[in-house]
Amino acid sequence: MSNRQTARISSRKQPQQARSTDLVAAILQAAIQVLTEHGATRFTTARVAEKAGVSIGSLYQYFPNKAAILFRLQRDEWLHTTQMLQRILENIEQPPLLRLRTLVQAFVRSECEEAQMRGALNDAAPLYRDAPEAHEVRAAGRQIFAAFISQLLPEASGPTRAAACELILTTLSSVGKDFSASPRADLEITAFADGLADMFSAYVVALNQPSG
Amino acid sequence: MSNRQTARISSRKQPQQARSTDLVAAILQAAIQVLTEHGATRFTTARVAEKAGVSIGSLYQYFPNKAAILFRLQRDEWLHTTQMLQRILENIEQPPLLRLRTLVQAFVRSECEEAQMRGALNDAAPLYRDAPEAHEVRAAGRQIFAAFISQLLPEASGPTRAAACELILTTLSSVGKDFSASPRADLEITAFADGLADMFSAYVVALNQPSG
Amino acid sequence: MSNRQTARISSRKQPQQARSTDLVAAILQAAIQVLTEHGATRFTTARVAEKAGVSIGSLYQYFPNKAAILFRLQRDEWLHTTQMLQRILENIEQPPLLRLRTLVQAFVRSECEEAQMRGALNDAAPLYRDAPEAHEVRAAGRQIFAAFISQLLPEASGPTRAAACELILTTLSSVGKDFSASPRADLEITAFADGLADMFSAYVVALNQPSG
Amino acid sequence: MSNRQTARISSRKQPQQARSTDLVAAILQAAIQVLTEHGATRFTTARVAEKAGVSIGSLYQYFPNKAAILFRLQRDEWLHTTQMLQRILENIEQPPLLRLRTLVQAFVRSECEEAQMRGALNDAAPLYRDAPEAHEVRAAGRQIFAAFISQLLPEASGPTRAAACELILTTLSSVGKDFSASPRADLEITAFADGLADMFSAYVVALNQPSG
DNA sequence: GATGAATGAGTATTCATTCAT
DNA sequence: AATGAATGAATACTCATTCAT
Repeated sequence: MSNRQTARISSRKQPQQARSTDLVAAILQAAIQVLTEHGATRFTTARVAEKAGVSIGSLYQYFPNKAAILFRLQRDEWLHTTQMLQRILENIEQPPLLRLRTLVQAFVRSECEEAQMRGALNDAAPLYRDAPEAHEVRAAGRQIFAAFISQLLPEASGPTRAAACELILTTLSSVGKDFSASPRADLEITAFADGLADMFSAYVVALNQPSG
Repeated sequence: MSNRQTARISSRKQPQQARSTDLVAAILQAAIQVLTEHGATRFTTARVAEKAGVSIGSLYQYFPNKAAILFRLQRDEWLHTTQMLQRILENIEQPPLLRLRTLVQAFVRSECEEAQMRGALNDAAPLYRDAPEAHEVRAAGRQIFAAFISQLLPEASGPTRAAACELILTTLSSVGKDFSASPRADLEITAFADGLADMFSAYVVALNQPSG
Repeated sequence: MSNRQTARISSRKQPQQARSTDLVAAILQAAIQVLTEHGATRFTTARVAEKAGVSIGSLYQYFPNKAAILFRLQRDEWLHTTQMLQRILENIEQPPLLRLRTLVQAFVRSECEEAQMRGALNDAAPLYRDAPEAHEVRAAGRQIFAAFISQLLPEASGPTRAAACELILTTLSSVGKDFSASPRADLEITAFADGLADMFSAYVVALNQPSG
Repeated sequence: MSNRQTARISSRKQPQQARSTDLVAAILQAAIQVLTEHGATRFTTARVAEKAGVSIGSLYQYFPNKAAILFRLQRDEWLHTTQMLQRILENIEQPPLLRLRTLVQAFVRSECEEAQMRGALNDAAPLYRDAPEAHEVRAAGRQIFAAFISQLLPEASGPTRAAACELILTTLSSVGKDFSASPRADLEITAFADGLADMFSAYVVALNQPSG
């Protein structure tokens, strides 16, 4: 087992000046394009730098290595998704089960956007996946959903809640990723997400009715 | 969108003699080791040939390219899994819902075996996944499960059944893949699979009770 | 100057049995096809053997190496061409200048037949060209033409005749080879060969009129 | 007919700085040496890079592939030859027929220089000859000679001129290439070139005397 | 004689990263 | 800070030829 090298992946420097921020943004934007147009295997630092109109040297000034760019892309996706989930889950005007349904729809739909790029990003996962920073971001999302689970399963025990949280969250992200790997029509997305929500709902309802 | 090239992947020659079969087996066994020990990115034909104690020329006598080796590995996994599912689903002495539970347990457990290798094989998916042969193998597994769904949802309409089939199958394979990506303790596997089975069961039961 | 290896190229054995002759013929026929369809760089012994329906081992029983096959092909072309030239040049009913014209037409036309294969054979020339056997075959053709030159230039001195012989022969073969490298329409061939014959004729006539 | 692939061959970057120009020159010089010493089949990018004292990565920074190096070499030869022809043909103080003779002498002599390298370059022709850039360079040379033909054949019709132009040019280049394939003594070169010039002269003179 | 499995040196090309300017 | 030239290890795949059966 000599595989899986883990390298520094956090940004080499905090871009404090406007110029720096622009540069980083340009690089990330270029990275998205390269990923979309060329796929994961053709994703090279040279191509990203060129598309960004930046020298390779500059690229390496802001990202310690290729993996860092990919990781940053993925992290931004996670952040974006987490914020979306938070907005939906905090909307206490809707009953919990409806919020769950809304969330599933929004999530699946969001995964299917930029499917080309997301697919390539997934293909490149081996390069950035094992970064320690990855866990922190995931944990944040988990926190939010755990809080929501308490509202979904008001009567359940701690372990039950934890298990349900893990199950639903894992299912949502795994299935979302795989489903969006193929191009999907709009109606198809809605139908699939609805089915998924049905499944989650049935599960939650069942958990709330201690076997009888 | 100039990415994603698809190449021929079928075996270069049918191993008809015992020696050939042995060689193919040795290569595949070596491939598993290389995948396990070095990961997908360090999976090279040279390493496989060396580990198999075979010249690289011989390797290419039996596999047209690197992707073919990986595809063959994946195909064998699929075949193995499909056979397992078939055995479980055909056991009509158990009621359908119980069979579903047994299946989920067996599947998740099986996915967690050789997790290291399976993970690496997944990482290498971009290399073989677009091969036309891949679809055929998947379709066979789908057939079997579709037949079983009829027993699970005796009263449901065709479209409902199809949707449920797709949903459960996608969920099972996606979640199984992701769950097995991390090393898991035995109890943890059982618990997770049970939760997954609970979820499927609740969904199926709900579908069988046309909500009033 | 460590380039240009010269290897044994003559047939390993004289095929005395009918079976052997058939095999050699089959291999040569297959070689022509491979050359035509795949070009010089894709001309491999394996492909030739397969197309000939013969094992590689058998192929090597009759040809010591790849170059020998190519050389044999070239030699057969030369023999064929030489015979054709001989037939034309020996036809003493035609006046010499007319025979020269007939010859040029026939030669250019013949070069343009199977242009695809001849082009590939030329591309492969580095492989067989330096074989000592090559010179013998060329010498035979030269003999025949030298005899004809005496009829063309009855009054010229020996050195003059030799020079004219070399010049016309070199020109004919070089130009024929190059001209046939591109695909040519029938009329184009006739026109070009006629021009070439005009040039030779003018030259011969001039040589026969000691500058005045 | 699945042979003959054509690839991009133009320089990967314009050498604008002195250092770059030096590098390109070093690579080309090394390429000439490799071609001369090892021949076309042993002409490898690695050998060129090593002989040039340059990393193979650098080589590929200036030439997109092996064919580009060869093409560049050939192009430089063509350019050099074309300039030489132009200087000779533009010298209107000499009568046209004399200029033709001078040109033939200069051309044949020039072809015999660096014969070893030129031969190897010809052997490698399949690698670069189908590049679209090749046609442009040849066309330029043709233009120059076509203009000269008008002076050689002042009374001839357009088609006659065109045919003569093609015939002489084809003959000159084909014969020059083949003649220089063998090592030649100085006197031998002069004699052969003189014979060739005689032939062209006789042909031109004949064309200018509309036969009665 | 015939077979065809086995060999392994050889080749073109890519790409992450560094560092002198 | 910025540049981009330079590096060279790494990799997939081919093919002439041999030789054990």
